Order: sequence, then C-alpha cells, then structure tokens
Amino acid sequence: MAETINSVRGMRDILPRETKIWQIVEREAFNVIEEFGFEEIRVPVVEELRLFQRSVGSFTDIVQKEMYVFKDKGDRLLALRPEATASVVRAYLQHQLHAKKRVTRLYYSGPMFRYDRPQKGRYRQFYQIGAEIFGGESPYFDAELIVILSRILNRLKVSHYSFEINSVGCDRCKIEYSNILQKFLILRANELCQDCQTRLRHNVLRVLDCKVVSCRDIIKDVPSIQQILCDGCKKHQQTIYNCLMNHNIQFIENSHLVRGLDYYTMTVFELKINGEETAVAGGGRYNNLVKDLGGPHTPAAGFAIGMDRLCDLVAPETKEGIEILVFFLGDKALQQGTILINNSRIEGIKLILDYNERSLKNHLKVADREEAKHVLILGDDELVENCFLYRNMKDGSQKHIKFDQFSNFLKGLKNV
RNA sequence: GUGGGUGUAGCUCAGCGGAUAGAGCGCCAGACUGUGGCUCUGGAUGCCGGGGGUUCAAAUCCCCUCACCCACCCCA
Repeated sequence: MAETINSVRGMRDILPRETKIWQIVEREAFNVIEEFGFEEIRVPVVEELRLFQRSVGSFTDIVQKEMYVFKDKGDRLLALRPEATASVVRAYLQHQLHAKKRVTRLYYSGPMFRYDRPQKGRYRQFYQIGAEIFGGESPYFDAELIVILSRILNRLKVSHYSFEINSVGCDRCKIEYSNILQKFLILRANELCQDCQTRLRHNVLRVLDCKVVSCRDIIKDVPSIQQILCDGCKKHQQTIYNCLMNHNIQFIENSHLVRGLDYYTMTVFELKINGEETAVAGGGRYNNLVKDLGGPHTPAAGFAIGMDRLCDLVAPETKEGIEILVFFLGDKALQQGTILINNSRIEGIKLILDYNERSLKNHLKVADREEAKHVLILGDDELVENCFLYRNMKDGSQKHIKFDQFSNFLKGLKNV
C-alpha cells in the first residue's frame, strides 16, 4: 500500500458530523446579519503584504510572527490574510463604495491564516464571519454590532456569554494615554519583561494585557484609561452601555482590554463564554483605518466571529429530515427500480440507493445498523405487481405502494 | 517561539525488555436461501507514527524526527 498523505499542521478537515453544525451556524449568522441590512462582500484570500502591515500594524504579533508570507512568480510580496477587515477596507476604497452611500454595511465569511501553534479552538486555517460598518460615527453603530452578535448566539441557543468592553480612546485620548503610560513605565522599564520593553517603544497599550506577573504588578499602579478619556469618548462609551442595558445584554467593562490589532480607536469588545479564557468573537471601532489606507476620513466599526470556536458550542439539530433507504433484490429490480426512484424524487425527502447485492435479511440488518427509519424494497415479487414494498423500521409495519402512487406516497410521508 | 502529554487493529484502549502483540466495540460469513434488532459459532485486520542506536532479544530502554492534544505568548 502506498504511503498516505495527511493534512498539514493546523489545517483540518471538517467532516459531515460537524459540517451539519457549521451549516446551522452559518445560516443563522447570515440571517441575522442580513436582517440588519448588511450585504455580502467576497474578497481574496491573498493580498499584498503591505496591506496588513499598514492596517493590522507592523509591530503586532500577527504581522511579525504569524503571517504566511511568500513571493509569487512575478516577485510580488504577498500574504495569506490573517484577518479580513483590511481586505474589506481595501475593496471599499478600490471600488469607491464610500461615494455610493453614507453608511455602508458589509459582511464576509471565509478562511483566515495565522502561523500559530495549534490548540483548542485554534487552527492555522480558521474561519471567520465578520461584519463592518463604514461611515457611522454614532455609538449606536457600535452597539448594533454587539446586538447582532448577541442575537446570533441567542438563535443558536448559546447562553452563558457576556461581552467585555473597553475604550482605547479617540485619536487624542489614545495618544495622551499612551504618553502617560510611556512616561510611567519608562521609569520602571528594566522591571518589564522583554516583550513589554519593545511594546513600550512601539505600542505601549499592549503592555496593559501582558500576563507576566512582574508586569502585572507594575500595571496595577498605572492610571486606568477610563480616568483619561475625554468627554466625547466617555459619552460615546456611556451611550453604548445604556443601549446594551436596554437590550438586556450582559457586559462588563474591562479597562485592560486592548486587542492585538493597531487600528482600533475608542470602542473595543470581545465576546466571551462564561468560564472560558478565549474569545469567540471580537471587534471594535477603527475610525482612522480607512484614512490610513488612503481613503477619506470614514469612521467605521466591525466584528469578527471565530467560527471554529462558535461551532464548538452549538449542539447538533435534533430533528432530521426524512431519509428512505432503498434496496433491490436481483438485477432486474435494480435496473428498473433505479430509474423509477430517480424519476420520482421530490424536494425534502432523501432517497438513498443501496446497489449492493444482499439477501433480504442482510439488507434489513444493514438498514437496522444504519438506523434507517424508512426502507423501500424492490424484488421480483414486487416487480410483477408493479409496486414497492415499504417497511417502517420502527414498528415493523409494511405496505405495498403501486409505482403510479409512489409520488403521492412521498408527499404523504412529508406531511406526517 | 516556549513548556507538558500522547502515538499499538476501522474506533476506544491494554501490554512497558523475552516466545506467534491482545481485549471490547465495529466489520465479514454462517446458524436463519424474502423479513432487522437478541443470541451463538467461525473469520479477516496491524511497517506497535517514522528513522537511528543499545541488546543474544525492543511495541517496551536511549537519541532524533513527524503528527495530534493541552497550556503559555497571541488571537477568533
């Protein structure tokens, strides 16, 4: 036997048992998102490396150590997308969507790639469904995103979740707070971990969610960003909170929540399942990204759902469609029966043909093992009578169905 | 990138220096030739993840490697 080849590290197959759940999750998520007026956009998986350096940030972990980067035959420096917001903004600008509508709501879904060590709920190829709002300044847009996420979870019957929310401040607050933080931390720079020393120079805010004990010790003395926020930022945040409370959505303020992408301004949030560390979805506001990527000043906000993680939380649907297992006794029955069946198929009923030659007994054994509920038998005896033999595997009852009544019979089954 | 765990039959796992590598479940066949579930009988199946080493002898001990799982970093 030849050597078998397996999928590469961190990239997995999603098998039928799971794709059933994925289909449910996708359906519900798309439904909710569309109910809020979002339209689908499909963007490439490959982009210029520069796009992610400029949006996600050159000094983020994502860009520095987790990206799949390669050169194509034309010597272009490309990357597999580690996230999709950058691509959506790129497309938004490339096609001048900003000129067509004041507020543009877009959503996407598809695989993302990060060269990470795989572990629970984390893969090198993982899937996100995301939504972005362009041209919306109001805090109600931020809240809308969170309401959408909450509705999706509710439809999927996932409870025990809550949102963590913070503000990293508007342009001015973000800079002011960064300065305060920098001044404060620089005094004790030698006590910080290696990573935080570089963060100190390139992205101070990230020091806030460092998990190293010695760093945490220093961080706890740092003034909270909540004390620094300007009136505008405070009001923005408070409006979101009020809105969420009125929607009965659980959330807590986490003043250390920063997120690893540089483009966020003001609102950042994560969706967490109670008792779990990793977030199922995350997002926030990015008022400067469109401008930074060469467009007009356009306030925007969005979220991304980690599908691999969300699907782990959803129970499979219990009600299943009608499936009928069909088998034949003898070659003549097989020949004629196959045609008859294929010509009578109707929507909503699965007719699964078994072409194997077995004794009736063994056929029923197989049907039993595969937990078939309905079985259709066609053998010589039936053929001369122009009928199928239908057997209900649950109660063992059976009856003959004339060929010309077969379609009606199927319709009848559907309505039971 | 760092740390820990695990790789033996299709699946779950036992065996942890000694003979032909086992169990349960599953699979195939028969008892029972057109009526399933229960029972009984028989059967097939393994590069013991891969490579190297130690040894009279390796699934078992050592080294390397790959994969998976878990945690950290980071993120969805």
